[in-house]
Amino acid sequence: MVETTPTRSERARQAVLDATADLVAEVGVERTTIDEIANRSGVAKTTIYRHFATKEVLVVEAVHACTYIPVVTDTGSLRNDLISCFSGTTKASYDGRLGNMMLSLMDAAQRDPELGRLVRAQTDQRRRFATNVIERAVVRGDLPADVDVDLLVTLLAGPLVYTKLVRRQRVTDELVAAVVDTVLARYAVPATTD
Amino acid sequence: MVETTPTRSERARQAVLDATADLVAEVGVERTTIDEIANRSGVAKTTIYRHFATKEVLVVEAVHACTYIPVVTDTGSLRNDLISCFSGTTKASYDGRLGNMMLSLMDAAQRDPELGRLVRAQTDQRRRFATNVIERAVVRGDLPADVDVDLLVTLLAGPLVYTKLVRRQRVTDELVAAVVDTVLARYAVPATTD
DNA sequence: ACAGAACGCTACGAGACCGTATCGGCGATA
DNA sequence: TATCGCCGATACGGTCTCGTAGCGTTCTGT
Repeated sequence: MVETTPTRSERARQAVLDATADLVAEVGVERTTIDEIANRSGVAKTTIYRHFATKEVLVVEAVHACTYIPVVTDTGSLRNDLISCFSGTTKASYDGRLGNMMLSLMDAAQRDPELGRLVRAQTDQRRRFATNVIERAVVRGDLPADVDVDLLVTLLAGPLVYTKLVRRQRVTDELVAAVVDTVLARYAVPATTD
Repeated sequence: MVETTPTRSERARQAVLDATADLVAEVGVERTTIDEIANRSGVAKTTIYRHFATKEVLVVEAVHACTYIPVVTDTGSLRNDLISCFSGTTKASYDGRLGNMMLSLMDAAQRDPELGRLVRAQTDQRRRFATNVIERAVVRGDLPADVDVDLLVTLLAGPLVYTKLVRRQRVTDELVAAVVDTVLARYAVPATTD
């Protein structure tokens, strides 16, 4: 990692991206305006347009910069790895700015193809972490080889996302554990409390 | 049920509510404008304001009119009743206009208290149907008396809502059955295929 | 048929945003 | 220190949306 002193241009650009992410998290994509971004960031509106062609491009870049990458554990225990994966993803990415902007993003993604791709990519990426954990368990023989991995991920992620986005309740560690244990019960994986 | 000929005023009001619901489903709450509602409904903008004080009130009423009430079955089989409950709710309410406007509604509900209450009420109502089915099963002894009903509903509804709203995939009967069977497996309820 | 209520149409002022133009100033670089 | 590139500030025209006013027309009930 090379530490380079940011140029004036880079500083302005970053300030704009930060302010945009904050604003999107607060008021949503639709109500986010260039003028307000200029106020918040201290960067002149003119300069914003020198960096970003349209509001859409700016929002996409700002959101992209918020992407969270969880720490992946491989303890050899399916249950532990799943709990770690989901509680990490849920806490870090749904509690901060990204969590507050998710609904607005998904809504806006219905009409903006670029945002649509971005949201889909983030969703797929989240699922992939869980998928990897599950596939390792299959290799170990902890799960039957013909398990429907896609369904399994949905059964795990669904209740957590639903709790956060629809019910607007905190996703506690207890909930994560309860979801994992209930779903794994189908495959006769004991809920070892180690 | 008394069949009354709708007055001119009632017809206009209904046309406005219909157009509003259509528009919200198409472009979302934020992009829905009174002018466009006037165009679609054929009702003059002035008249719209004679019926509804603000856009927010109008949207709330229009959405409220879309509420779907599922047919509740009581076959004595927990599995069948759950599948019926969820596939009915999912199909009818998430496939039509209401499905298309859910994301936008939930997003807008973050900032509009009135919409927030409305969305919460609809969510609670949906959950109540499932809760009733489960509680009947507890009374029958098909589920242990100390079952966490709230958690159970979340485990059932979560994956379906997540599939529809986040993954934007169809909620098939097979998925509903798979979710119900997997969750019930925890409580040793056989997945009888009758 | 008639009076009152409700509607449609047009127009309007106010405010919010957008995206651009202009110009003056600061800052990095030689 | 001179120069060139980038930034900040201001202002502008254009568009969209809101909510209201004025006025003629249509419907409804008696």
